[in-house]
Amino acid sequence: MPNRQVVAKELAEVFKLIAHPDRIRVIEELRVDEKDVNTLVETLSLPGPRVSQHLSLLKAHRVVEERRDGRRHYYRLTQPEIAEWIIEGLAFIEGRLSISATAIKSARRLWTSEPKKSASN
Amino acid sequence: MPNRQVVAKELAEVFKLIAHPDRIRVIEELRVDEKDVNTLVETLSLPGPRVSQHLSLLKAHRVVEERRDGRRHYYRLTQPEIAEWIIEGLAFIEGRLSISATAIKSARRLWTSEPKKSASN
DNA sequence: TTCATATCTTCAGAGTTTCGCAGATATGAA
DNA sequence: TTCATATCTGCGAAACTCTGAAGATATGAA
Repeated sequence: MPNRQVVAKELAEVFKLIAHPDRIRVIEELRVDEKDVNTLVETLSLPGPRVSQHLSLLKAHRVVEERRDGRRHYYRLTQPEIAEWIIEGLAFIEGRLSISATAIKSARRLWTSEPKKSASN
Repeated sequence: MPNRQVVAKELAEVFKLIAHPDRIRVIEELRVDEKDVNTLVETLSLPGPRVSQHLSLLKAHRVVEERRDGRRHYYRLTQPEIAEWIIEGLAFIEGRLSISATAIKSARRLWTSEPKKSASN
């Protein structure tokens, strides 16, 4: 298979991997530093198994790495720049009917700000 | 639904939209200038209906715009920067087992070079 | 006008993949 | 062992993809 097709296929895998609201929120949560699963579960208000599944998928694709400390599993981004890259994608949803400009602005602000103590995801 | 969830959901839509090898190749083909459907079909070696379906999906999400001239339908990127943004995603597939560094380099070169006469997609 | 051709789109179906949930399982601390 | 944390498995529902056939529309010839 030609190079370009291979690369397009792999790129598509990356997009597919990220193409889930929960996983996007997980990645943005990990933008600044590592977090354990339970923290993510509470911050994102999602069922434990679901967060765990998302994390293991992200781990399988080397988007996140795991570190264990006692009973806690901490996850961090392998390449933190991916969080910024995702945010850049916001440029392509502005001007949609279903979403307000202020919603985007507030999300962008939150996801690009310095670490804050639980600024409600 | 909280803003951030809405934004994450919309962002996920964008990723899902791009998460297909054919559509990535279509977008990269349109990076420099508009093309008609038949040109895309031939350059990408894909069945007509498939290209057409991809294009109508991209159009529905305002990623591309259509212009008709006689029996030909020309498509162009609504926001050409999206092509560059996708290429930036290449940074996150380097170092994969299933793909060689040279394949990525050659794809990156092709997709970021000046217009070339049919440099085989 | 009528017909044929070229270009592109839409439809209908079958096949595949992904998702979300629930219950069971594994691991570590005390 | 017991509790809390985290992961795994299996299933039904929904979404996505692909293909071939049929439908639209524009052009040009007869």
